[in-house]
Amino acid sequence: MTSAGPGRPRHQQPSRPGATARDEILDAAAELFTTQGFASTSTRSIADAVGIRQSSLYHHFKTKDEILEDLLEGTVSGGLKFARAVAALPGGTSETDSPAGTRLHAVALYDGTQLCNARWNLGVLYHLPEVRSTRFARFLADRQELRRLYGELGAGLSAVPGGPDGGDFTFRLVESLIYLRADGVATDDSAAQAADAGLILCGLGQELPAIRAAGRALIDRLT
Amino acid sequence: MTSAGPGRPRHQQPSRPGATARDEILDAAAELFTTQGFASTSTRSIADAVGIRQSSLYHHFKTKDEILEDLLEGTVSGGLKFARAVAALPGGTSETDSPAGTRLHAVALYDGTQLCNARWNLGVLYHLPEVRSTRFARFLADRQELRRLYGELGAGLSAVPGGPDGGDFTFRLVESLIYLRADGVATDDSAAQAADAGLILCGLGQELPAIRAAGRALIDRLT
DNA sequence: ATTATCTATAGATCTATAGATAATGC
DNA sequence: ATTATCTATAGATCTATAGATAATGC
Repeated sequence: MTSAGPGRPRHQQPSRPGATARDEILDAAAELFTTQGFASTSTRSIADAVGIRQSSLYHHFKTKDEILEDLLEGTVSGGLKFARAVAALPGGTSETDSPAGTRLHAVALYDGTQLCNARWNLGVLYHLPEVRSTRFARFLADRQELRRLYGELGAGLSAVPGGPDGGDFTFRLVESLIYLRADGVATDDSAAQAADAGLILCGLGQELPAIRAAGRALIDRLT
Repeated sequence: MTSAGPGRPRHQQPSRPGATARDEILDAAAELFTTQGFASTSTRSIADAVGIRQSSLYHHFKTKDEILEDLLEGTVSGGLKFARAVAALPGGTSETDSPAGTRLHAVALYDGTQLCNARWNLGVLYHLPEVRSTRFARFLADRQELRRLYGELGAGLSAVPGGPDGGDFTFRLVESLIYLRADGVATDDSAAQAADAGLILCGLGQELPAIRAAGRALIDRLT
């Protein structure tokens, strides 16, 4: 029998994914932050969505900022881990190596697919002015490292000599998936098309069919 | 002699650009919304920045939302007007006509330059969840029309058959300037490079030198 | 009479802390 | 003893309105 008085742990079925109360809070916060905005979402509304009291949130998180910090970190950690692994591979052109174009395509596809398929479109929170604070230094550093890895993989690749830097444009095209999704016009193809577009800007449009296959193989190998 | 009591119009030098009190309020709000966030900016802090009392704002704007509405509308109206003018031009290939590639380049360069050089980087507010409300219908409709015009100008242009849609990718690359600027890595070239990248994705990389010149001429002719 | 400002305030929040209560695990 | 919840609340906001005051323009 379940009692409902003070101090009793909740024994109800969680209405949210997540093994722990902490995960339920994160999921509820992600939904509210992305649909109503960070500053407009009160700690009370997060607690209501989880089915606990407002003050109980503070057992799991020190501040409201800390919830956002956790969520943002989660959006970048997977892609960064993959990009690091890819960047550490030998980059030559022999049979066992992966040339830069292939590696860039794999990173873009992996990263873009994550952004498109994540349960909540948390990327819309990346550019909140609040996030520039030192509190979010780790997220910001991770995102910057990811950007740098794109630049490294695309180094020297450009469709026109002295023209747009293919690596950074690929990063930007992948992140534009966030806004495509926010505008409700993302499709199943969007991530693949963004990765392709990045490679075209690297001057590798001719080799795309081969790069696509090799890039997918790389993802399969590393995940 | 200036008196400082109640009811007296301010006779001080305005510390902000703008001929009217309304313009000063808009400028202060733009600064605060972009540097501290919309929901985190109180009407009091806007008023303080202008040098009036909090309640005096409500003489000029019915609500705080109305301030944001005005600001957002201002970021898209110029580019939309230009894109409409360009889209209305004859689109053939004779000497007096402007082919689609040239027109798309001109729109992207004009629009991107505005985003890069505007006094405040208001584009970071485009994807606030708050902005999805019906209150902002006009801004949303204008931005959508602008996106559609990019698609129209890029119709049928793609670097690879069946590949990425060049028009919409150009729109996305131009809007990515907002986030480049927010990240502090925009340069004087950024808008021109975004326009170039859009044309490359349209499969017009070979013709870029000619298109750049024709696009700039088109801007000069229409502005 | 209209415009632009002010003072004062209603009424509704909001975040975070203090301290009580009870279940769990040693 | 530790963990997770609760009630209660301090203290600080926040937006928008009401109504007074004075300058300006007819």
